Amino acid sequence: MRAHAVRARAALDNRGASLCTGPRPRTPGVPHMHPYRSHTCAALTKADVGQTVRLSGWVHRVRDHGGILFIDLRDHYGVTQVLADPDSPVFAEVEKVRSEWVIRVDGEVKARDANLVNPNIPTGEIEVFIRDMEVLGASEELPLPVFGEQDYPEETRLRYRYIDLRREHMQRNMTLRSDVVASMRKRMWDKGFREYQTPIITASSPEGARDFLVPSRLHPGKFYALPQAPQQFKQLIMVSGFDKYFQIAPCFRDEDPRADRSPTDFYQLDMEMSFVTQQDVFDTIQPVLQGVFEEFGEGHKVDAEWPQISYADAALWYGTDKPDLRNPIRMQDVSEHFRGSGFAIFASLLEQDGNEIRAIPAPTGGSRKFCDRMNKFAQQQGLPGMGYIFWREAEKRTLGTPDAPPAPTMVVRDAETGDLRLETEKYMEAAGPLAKNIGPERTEAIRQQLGLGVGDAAFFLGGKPAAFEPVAGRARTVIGDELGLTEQDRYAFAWIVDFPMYEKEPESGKVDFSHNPFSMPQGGLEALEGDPLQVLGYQYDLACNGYEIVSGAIRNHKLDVMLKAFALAGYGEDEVRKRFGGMVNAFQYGAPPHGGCAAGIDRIVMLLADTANIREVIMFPMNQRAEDLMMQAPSDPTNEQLRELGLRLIPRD
RNA sequence: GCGGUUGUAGCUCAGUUGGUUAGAGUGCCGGCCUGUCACGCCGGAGGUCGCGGGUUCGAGCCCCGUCAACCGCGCCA
Repeated sequence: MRAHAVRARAALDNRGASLCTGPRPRTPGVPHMHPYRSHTCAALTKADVGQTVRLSGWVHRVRDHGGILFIDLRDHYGVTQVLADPDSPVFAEVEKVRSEWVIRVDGEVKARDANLVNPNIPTGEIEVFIRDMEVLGASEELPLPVFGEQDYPEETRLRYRYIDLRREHMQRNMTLRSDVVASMRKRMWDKGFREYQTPIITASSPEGARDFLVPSRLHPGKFYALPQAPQQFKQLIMVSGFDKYFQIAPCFRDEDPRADRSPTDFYQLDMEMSFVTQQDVFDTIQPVLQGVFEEFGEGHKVDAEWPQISYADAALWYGTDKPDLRNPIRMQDVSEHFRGSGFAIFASLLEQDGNEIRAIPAPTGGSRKFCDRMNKFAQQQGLPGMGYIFWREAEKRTLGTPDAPPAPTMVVRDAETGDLRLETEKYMEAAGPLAKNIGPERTEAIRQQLGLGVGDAAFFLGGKPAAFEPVAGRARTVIGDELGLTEQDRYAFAWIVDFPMYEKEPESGKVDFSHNPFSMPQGGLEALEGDPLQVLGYQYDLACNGYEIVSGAIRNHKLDVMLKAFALAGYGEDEVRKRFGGMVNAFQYGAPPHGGCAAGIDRIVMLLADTANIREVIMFPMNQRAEDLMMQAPSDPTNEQLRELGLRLIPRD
């Protein structure tokens, strides 16, 4: 069991006795007994032997031996074995209980014989002999069992989430999440931050995703929006002079889901601070997150060095802006080796401006089988393929032809015996169709640039970097995983910095914000006079093990710079004032320089819980179609509701 | 919206080249069992093989369509 869970349970054990102040029970011979329990199911030890106790919990497992009947009784804190035999006055009733019934038992704590002790549970040295039993909540046949750790269809798990959540690993994930949030709060307070709440029903916010709209009854035809993040509010809190803000904030975005992305809503550790530089934000949040990972990381190595990598370098080296630095592979530009080479596909690609050839070095990947598999992977990902070279050891052949037998041509002195002997001369051979096409000199130059040797391989992708980078990034991940290069049991972080402020939409050619429009452009107003696509922002993400877990920026608090920045993306002053009037107005009345970031709590807990599915760390998540199968949301409104809101539904075909 | 994978008992799964009555484990019901802790043993019930259509003498298996779930793409800076 995870250490934090053990601590949490230990701290909570025995609370049961004072949990409830309900009516006093009438139990003969047991005065002042709590109606439900005197102890939790994790509390009893050898020290309690001889006591009469009362336990309540779920029937975890029944083992019926006819004459003797064992029940593992489970609550949030643990499991206690209770038993009955025909001497028990309630034996007949105990025989009837089934899995997941909630029962209360009274009984006597007995020590187990040494050979009957169960070392797997903390209460394994004792058991409770049942003298009385009450069924508090019977259960029908279960749609999924609680006992055991078998996988079940997620649809069933979500529909019966309250049963699924009883299972040990879900209890563990949820207490982990709660403890992580508590730790974050404490660490932020310790750094002088206070937590402030911001509105949930508010105006549309500028994050870029779709809003959830909430119709207004008092203003028919108008809509509130749920905040995609408290972005504008936290900036206004800075303008209001609070200096340091944080919040465990719900965020609402109408996005399509992914394994690591919850549709509808998710939580962020949102923070903002005044009079700071980008580095100040890093220096503030790193100890908080590093501390959380160290506290809950279960002995995984937690990197203390968080390198700062520019967005451009990240794209070149890793093919993504959320690189997994546990994977040591770094891609490189190898265009020069292919320019005018005998490999016509790449050579002609390079005649077009903006095209590049990049290499993914694959140490220890030097086999035809592996290279072919990776080439196939690239094809599955929609590329024509991935050229490769691999280097192997070959033996000199007497006649210089591949079919000739190896010939011993080298005299070697044995290091131990000092004897002389003949050996076959070995040399390094570059294999693969690419090597043949470009010739030995270029091949060798590539090998040296990539620092590879015998047993290694390199893969090559060509074209427009923006087109192949995503696939290259995925290939890098697969290569790292398959070759065992990616270190496990480690959390590796990287700040990705210097994001471009703008990007060109591929279809329309229109320049638009590539990140948060409220970020401060590097170089200020002056920088905005030039080519927008060259402007970088004080904008940053934190990547951990291939996931984006933090995003933030130094904000643009200067109105003139902001209006210019929006103008470049095609938004006039009127539109800016209309959409973000609250904040724009505020900046006219003394806005401090400020910046901050937001950390994705669900993803952080997901990493700590060692799962790739974000729904494993959310108590009541939506399914892949943004439906709540348990609560049956979304659902049809009543006609009365629609009338009151002044809405009419248009049927979709 | 697009692509991939999957869909067989309440649950987890097997099911050969298309061939007789579709199986196992688990759960459920009944019986036996006084030291189990994944208890054991015997018996029983439980199936629209996701749905629809087609090919065939014959379809869980092949073909077409469709629905659902998950994973990915688009989307999410």
